[in-house]
Amino acid sequence: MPAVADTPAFSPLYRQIKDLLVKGLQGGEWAPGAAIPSELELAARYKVSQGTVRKAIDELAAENLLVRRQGKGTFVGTHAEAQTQYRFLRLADDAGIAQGLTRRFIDCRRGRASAEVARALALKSGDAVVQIQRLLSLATRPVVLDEIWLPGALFKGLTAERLADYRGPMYALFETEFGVRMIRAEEKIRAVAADADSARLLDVVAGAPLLAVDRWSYSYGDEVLEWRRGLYQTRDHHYRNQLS
Amino acid sequence: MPAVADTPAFSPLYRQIKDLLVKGLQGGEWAPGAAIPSELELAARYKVSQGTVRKAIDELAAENLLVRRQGKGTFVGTHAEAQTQYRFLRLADDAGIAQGLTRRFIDCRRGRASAEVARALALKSGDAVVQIQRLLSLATRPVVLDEIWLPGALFKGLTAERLADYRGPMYALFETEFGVRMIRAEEKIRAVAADADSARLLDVVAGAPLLAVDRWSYSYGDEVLEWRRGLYQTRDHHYRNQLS
DNA sequence: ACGCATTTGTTCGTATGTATT
DNA sequence: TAATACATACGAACAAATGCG
Repeated sequence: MPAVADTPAFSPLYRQIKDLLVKGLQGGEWAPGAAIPSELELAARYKVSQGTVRKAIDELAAENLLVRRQGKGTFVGTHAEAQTQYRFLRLADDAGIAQGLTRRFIDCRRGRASAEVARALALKSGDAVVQIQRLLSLATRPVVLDEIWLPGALFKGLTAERLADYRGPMYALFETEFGVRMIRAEEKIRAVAADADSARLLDVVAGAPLLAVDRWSYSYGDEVLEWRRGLYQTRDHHYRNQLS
Repeated sequence: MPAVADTPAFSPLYRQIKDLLVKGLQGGEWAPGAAIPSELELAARYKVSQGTVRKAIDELAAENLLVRRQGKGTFVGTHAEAQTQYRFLRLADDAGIAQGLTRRFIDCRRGRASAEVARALALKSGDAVVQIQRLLSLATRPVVLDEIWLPGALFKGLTAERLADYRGPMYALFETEFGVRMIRAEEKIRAVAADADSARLLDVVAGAPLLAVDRWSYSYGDEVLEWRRGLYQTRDHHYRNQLS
């Protein structure tokens, strides 16, 4: 009559393998963009069949943590490659795909977390944080004004100059220079009226409606490593989303 | 030396099975919520192995066209069940999950497609359309004002009374009464200022910023069957999204 | 309450196809 | 051409969940 209580911790083999692979990624055993061992090697290492490894990798590939390439191998997901650059950015041009994205860093300073920022980043009030302001433009037109907060402890040496000098997405800089890998994000979107400063930078009139996109970015193990608030000008651009 | 030109139309067995299953769904062989034949039955019918059927169903389940239930069978996706109701609605309360969704139909009329509506629904200007206006409220507070256009030819007999009488999501009504199944949707979101009428209905001041959410809903085979524009009041609610 | 049949879920093994280098 | 890696396909067995008698 005691029964098995609840057996809270059962998981099939392939999921245990998946967890081991995530640990390998998290521990830095394989770098972003690098190949992980072949399915047969992993099967040998973990003493399971190739099919079980395959199922674990399938799930990781579906979550974009890994990318499979037939004939070549399986690679660690990254924000640095052309196909996957800006994969978190859902802004699209109303007309076509005519891009031409440019960035301008307005500010980058170190400070202490306010209560609000601390809550968002799972820190304590007063903990060190980095605050970045930047403007994204598409084809000469300013479209996104971002305010970004990062935990200071993980981003030692991040400066405005470093940001400005780097060619490529900010998330790629985070990967290569700070070992911080963003693998998923949650966004909350609302409509707000532009204040005077934002309006000036985004080239709209004060009070104009803007999207306010709050984003929490996570690394392995549901760890929040970034909070940002983006103000999107949607006069001739929009935020796109797929539902299913 | 002629070579195979390009072999534009090769697809693996499991994908051919997948296509056959979609044809069955599209042809109404299995109704929303009903069980499809077991994997072994399907394997026998199509003369392939169970594993091949399984892979086809896996993909369809990932797209929410089918739902697997261990020990019970595989079922056709629907908007009618508690778990999957309002699965296209991404609005969330800022605080918790405290829902309590109520609907009020403001208008439902038949008319002719304007050029804009015709383009959105892949119709010709002047084709018959149904236009619906409705208001969604969460816990007594109005939150979404929807304007919905449907192709008139497919929704004969849809009236304001029919809409008001039906208990359950509108997409469920479409499934059971009109044989129209929405399986995916695309949304384009921007920020706009509330006009006088919208402001009154949503209980905000005129000019208040609102989300304008344009949605195109598709049935099997990428067929557009609905266009709607929702105005979302985001004072104490937000549009949530997951990125990966 | 128990056992049985059904159905999906997991795991293994093997063989062959296709893409890459 | 050959070797390697992922992709497809088949077969088999057992586990777990469900529903029925």
